[in-house]
Amino acid sequence: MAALTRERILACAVAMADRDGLDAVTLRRIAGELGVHVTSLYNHVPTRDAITDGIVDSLLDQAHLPTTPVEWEEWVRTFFEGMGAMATQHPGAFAALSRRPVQGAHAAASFEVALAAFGKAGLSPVDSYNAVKATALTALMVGLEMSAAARGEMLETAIEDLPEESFPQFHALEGHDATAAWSFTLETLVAGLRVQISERTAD
Amino acid sequence: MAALTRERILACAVAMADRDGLDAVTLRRIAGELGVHVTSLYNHVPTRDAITDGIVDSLLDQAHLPTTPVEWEEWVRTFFEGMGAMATQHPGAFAALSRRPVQGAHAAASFEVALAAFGKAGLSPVDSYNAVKATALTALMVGLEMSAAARGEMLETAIEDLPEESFPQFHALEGHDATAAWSFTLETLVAGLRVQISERTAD
DNA sequence: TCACCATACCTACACTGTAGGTATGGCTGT
DNA sequence: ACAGCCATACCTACAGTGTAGGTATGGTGA
Repeated sequence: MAALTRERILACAVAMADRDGLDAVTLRRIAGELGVHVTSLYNHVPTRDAITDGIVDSLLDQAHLPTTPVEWEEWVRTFFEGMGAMATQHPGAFAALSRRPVQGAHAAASFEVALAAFGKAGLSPVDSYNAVKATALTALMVGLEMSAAARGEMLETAIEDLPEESFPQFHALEGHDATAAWSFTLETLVAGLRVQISERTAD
Repeated sequence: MAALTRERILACAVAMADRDGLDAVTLRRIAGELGVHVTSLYNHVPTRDAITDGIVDSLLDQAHLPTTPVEWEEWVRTFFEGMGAMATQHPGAFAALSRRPVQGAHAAASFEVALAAFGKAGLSPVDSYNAVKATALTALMVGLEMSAAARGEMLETAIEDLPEESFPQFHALEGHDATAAWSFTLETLVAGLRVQISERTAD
């Protein structure tokens, strides 16, 4: 049996989150799955929250976020692509991104090139930061929604439960294609950012 | 002393979440604050998660989301305004919106008029749905970020911790105005939706 | 060979949500 | 006015949570 290590703990936690949901990830269950006592985990991980942080870092690592200089639009699309891939590959673990602050080298490195890209397009540093933040938050949220849908949970109202006479618009779209929201949101964001760039560089 | 009731429990939970954070909201602490035994809460609330759901519903109620027919752009702005007000008034409780599915009459009623508004602007039912979802998710995420900032937590990387030589772009904006991100994101969304509407109705 | 030190373990504690069973107080029907 | 009931508040108890403190042990460097 391989030695107990931080990587093995994190990998187990990610797998468990994807299988049973993030709330089901518990120190005792991890320990049990690794054939080890609970407190042994503390030799490699300082606290429970650190495991969630580790999951976040692990996902951001796998996401292959763009870190080389690119055009802003390409950055936005690549960023979305990476986050979307994580949301579908790790539907359970993805929720960790919304519970713990997104920090660490991976995110910062990608944001750094994004700031440069938006700056080169003509945005001020503050506006560049706003654009990056808008992109990151949007990708995160849509990813959360996708991963929740992949787990069968609904982040929103179940259409069937609404009385049809009061909610005709809702019932007009029963059985819609949920994945389309992803690209719609991406295109809306890109279009919006394009407008912002052209407006704020006109001065 | 007033009678124990669902409303009193929820009000206490909201206040406690704003004061001490959502994770600090516990059945025993609520009971203690109301001068009541833990299990007495179960006479009014079926489960712990139901309290979080109640917080969600309570916030959406107070948000005064638009429910009367309006132009799509006005709906988007009013929706943002309402969510933003909640995020600042209830920085702790706001996080509940991301942990439990957003459902209930308040959200559904507002989404219904929004679907109609986007439909009247020329979008297909599915695209209207996508537009509504994009707006709701964006407002939710930015609100989460605002409420987290209001509690002093950072959802993102602390700039100071980054080595300046590797991250010049980050350090260029130290001490930026964080609240500007809110309106930047809103304007980006509105501009993007405007483009989508004009493109998808041109056919 | 000896010492050390990292690692895995054990016990224990203060919490969490929740189930099952019990008293009581006030309202309703007669 | 009295009987009955039912909602409500309570008590005890349980399985499960993260985590602190102390202990054995095995492999490594001197």
